[in-house]
Amino acid sequence: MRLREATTAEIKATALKHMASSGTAAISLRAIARDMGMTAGAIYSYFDTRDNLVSVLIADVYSGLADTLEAAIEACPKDDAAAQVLAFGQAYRNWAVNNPEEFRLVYGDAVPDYQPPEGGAAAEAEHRSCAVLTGIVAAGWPKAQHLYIGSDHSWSDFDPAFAELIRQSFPDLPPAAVALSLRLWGRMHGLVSLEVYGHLRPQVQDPQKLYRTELVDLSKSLGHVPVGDSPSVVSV
Amino acid sequence: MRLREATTAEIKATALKHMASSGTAAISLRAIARDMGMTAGAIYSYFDTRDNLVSVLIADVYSGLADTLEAAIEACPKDDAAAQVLAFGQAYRNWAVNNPEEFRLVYGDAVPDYQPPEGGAAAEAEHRSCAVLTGIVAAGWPKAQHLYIGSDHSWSDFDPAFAELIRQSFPDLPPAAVALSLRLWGRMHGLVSLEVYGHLRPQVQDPQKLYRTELVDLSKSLGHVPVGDSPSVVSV
DNA sequence: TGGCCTAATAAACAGTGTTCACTCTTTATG
DNA sequence: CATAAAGAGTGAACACTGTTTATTAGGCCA
Repeated sequence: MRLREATTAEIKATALKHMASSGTAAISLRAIARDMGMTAGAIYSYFDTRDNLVSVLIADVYSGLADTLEAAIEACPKDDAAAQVLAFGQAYRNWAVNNPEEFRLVYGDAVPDYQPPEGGAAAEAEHRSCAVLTGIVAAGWPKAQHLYIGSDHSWSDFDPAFAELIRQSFPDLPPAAVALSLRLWGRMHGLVSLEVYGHLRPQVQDPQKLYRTELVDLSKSLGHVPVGDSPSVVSV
Repeated sequence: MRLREATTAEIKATALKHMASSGTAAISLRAIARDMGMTAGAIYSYFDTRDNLVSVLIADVYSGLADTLEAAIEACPKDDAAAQVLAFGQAYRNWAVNNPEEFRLVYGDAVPDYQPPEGGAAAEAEHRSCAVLTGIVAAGWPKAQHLYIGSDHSWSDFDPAFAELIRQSFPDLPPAAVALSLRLWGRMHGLVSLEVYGHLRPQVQDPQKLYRTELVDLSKSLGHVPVGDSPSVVSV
């Protein structure tokens, strides 16, 4: 039935609308139903439970983030890992700052009592995002690997399924590179999540500038040597 | 009244107990009161509102974290910035991993509809934690400053009150060093918050190892040159 | 004893997720 | 054409939440 899909989509859209305007905690079945001219109980023919709806929302939003990230590096030269990591980093922060509630939904636990299921659809989007970053590291690895000759990381450090997935896409990539890509993710996520959750504003006037400094320093992890001494060469 | 203080403390303790066992969303006035053999309404003679109670809890917990961090670097040689930053980083992660609900309370927005007040008691603990990290950077700055000669950071990048506070404690420290300390905080926070929120486990078998690698790399930002090539020299 | 303050209560209000018996409409089949 | 089946939605109920308010019990002091 087309109508069923349409209603499902409308429920999700309404939920996201409420979330964007009133915060993640405002995802209330009753409020959604009221907004749509229905009853709360009616939603249960589309989603088993509220957590189920939230799970689907998280998967959708996360998938949208993955799209954004993929699109961001798509516009970069394929062999310029430094440009790619800068683009990725900027896209990550821009998305988070412009969609703070979505960010909280995906990376926080804003929804009361919600417990994420094992390996849901969200896991797929997470793997996609990770893969994008790993692709960047893979592109820059020839120039970067000399920085990690002493690394003691091995494939057993990672989840077997994840490691297998990575090795399929990038057969020649060593575990040290995978560790690097996860660390890069962590570095970006740190400043961004501090900012989104309001822990940077009290101290920093311009979080973007601080973040840009971090990104430039971060690009050095890929063997990139910035032209000139000033980070102002970075296009934002 | 002594009795009043005791009851206030018991309310806070009960709230923290519930939070630790059933998550941050379980901070329910009714549940707390039930546990204490009172009525929910009675709590309102001790705390104006639930958000008020949460604010006090956050301040307490954050203050405890600051104590932990201060104690961690207290045990380090005063002039060894690298050892200090490693100790700080390990203490930060250990605290977060061992007290995930406290971490979520302070750095997330786990409590539904809670809005943090401007410059509450939590801000003081945040400044304390920042100051600890800035102290580490200050200790290592003589050996590290050559890495940041091209920095274009200025005092105007920071909040005036925060900048003034820093300059009182560390008169000779340039703004680039303050930016560095905030970035170090961000780097630690990134991997830790990803881990606490469950975004690392699906990919990484041993988050601690990844984090240690990051810490070692991070100590290089302070001009530290690790002995040997292996990060195994780091005492955990 | 009378007055006062404080702590605590019970009941109410509006909101939440969830379930369930029931209705109405549409669709397909004998 | 008539009848059965399935789909979609309702409205009332249950147990829970934070919060407010009127009211009561107990201690303290003059």
